[in-house]
Amino acid sequence: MLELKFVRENADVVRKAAADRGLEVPLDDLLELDRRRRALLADVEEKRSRHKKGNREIGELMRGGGDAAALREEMGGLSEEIKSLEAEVDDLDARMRDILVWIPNIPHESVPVGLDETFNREERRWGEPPAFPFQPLPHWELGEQLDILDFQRGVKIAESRFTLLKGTGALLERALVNFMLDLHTREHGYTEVFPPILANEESMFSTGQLPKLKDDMYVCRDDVLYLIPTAEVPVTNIHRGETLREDELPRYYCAYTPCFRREAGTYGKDTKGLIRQHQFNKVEMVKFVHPESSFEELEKLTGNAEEVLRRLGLPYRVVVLSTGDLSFAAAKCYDLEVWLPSYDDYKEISSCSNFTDFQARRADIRFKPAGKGKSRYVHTLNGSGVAIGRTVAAILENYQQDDGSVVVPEVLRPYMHDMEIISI
RNA sequence: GGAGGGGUGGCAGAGCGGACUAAUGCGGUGGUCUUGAAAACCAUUGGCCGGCAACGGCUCGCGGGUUCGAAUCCCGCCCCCUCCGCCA
Repeated sequence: MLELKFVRENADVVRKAAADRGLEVPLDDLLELDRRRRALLADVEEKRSRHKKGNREIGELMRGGGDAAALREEMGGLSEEIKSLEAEVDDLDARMRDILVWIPNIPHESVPVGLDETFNREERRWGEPPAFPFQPLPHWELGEQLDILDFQRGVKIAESRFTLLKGTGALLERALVNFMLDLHTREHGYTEVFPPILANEESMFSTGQLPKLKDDMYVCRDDVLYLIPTAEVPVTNIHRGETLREDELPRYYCAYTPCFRREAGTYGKDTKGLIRQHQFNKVEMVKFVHPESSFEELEKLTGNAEEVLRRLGLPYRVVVLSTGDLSFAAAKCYDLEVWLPSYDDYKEISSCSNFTDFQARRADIRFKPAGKGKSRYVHTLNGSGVAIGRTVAAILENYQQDDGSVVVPEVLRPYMHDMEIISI
């Protein structure tokens, strides 16, 4: 959420930012409501001031044994007026908020302007896509041959886009989780947390999933709780409503959690394999940082995610998202795309974003500058470090051999009982 | 899930219809004193909204209500503690 004062004073900036994203926001309506609200507020506050003074006088009169009947009558009338004015202000507040919560964050100046992903800009590549001297198989075929991925039974247990991992498949999944968490906690300075997997509406609103992405989330029937679509939600909400000390910044957290997405509107996309699932595992990194350093922190965060892929020996590229592809709450976002032979292309495996103060304002997360000064909003960032399911797919495909077996990347072997090869 | 107790400023804690314009203590900040520090003493002390400002308003878990007036009374909700039940 943007600050109302900022929107009021920079209407053209806000309008352009929304237009660059292909969104239209009823800014003129908002500004008109704002004008009416402020006029009304001046009136109601003046009346409240008189009301308070009058009531104080009644108290004094009564203590002195005087007659307060007339004043009491007058204050009664004033009270009614105030109530009706307050109702109007509340109504304006609600209508303004309904507009304000749909206004997206302002993209950073370094973000390429364009309405869709064709304007995304490739920043760098790492590694060489493997050249197979045989016909490589997609991971869903490899996984079934090796009896480590069972797509049919996943569907039987839940529905389509749920998968059962078996034996070495389940071990590989778990090994990746542990490898990534160890890397981020031991070498990148993150504190590991294991948060709730259900979150309430307030938490979902704070990070920007609500109201926009309501249809993409699983909801509990009898409780107002949502299954988290990403650990970003519970981990960012760790500090909701808190004011941190300046010397507590930056704070780095990482978490492994399952994630749940209904993926409304993606029918027919990535229908095979592990790429698009309703439930998937992810190691997520979340940062709370000083506003002055958030874009540097984004570079570091992205580097932390890249390190995962480098150690696993998976070829990837880094893409900066254009304004049109950027998510609602983000000011800048890098996607890491891993090489997938079955797609003959790079496929998103991590998304690293700086939300500047957009989430912090919604979540009311501030810091108190050392010494003097008013508290300010922190900047929040997060990035996948990285998506586990897609990593499994990438490893199976990039490390496959002509006999259908798969070489285990060296860094994972300590996590997999020193296994070097996955074979039948 | 049931019964009881409780949620007050950074913390502790009083208040239980009208000087609460929230006592007091601790902590924080500034100062006096001191070679320096401690102690003592004096002053100050959050957040949000409107306003160029002066200033005004809101804020005692949250939301309603009663009243001229609510931290205080009533209703609903949330959270915490104790005991019981259930349970990995």
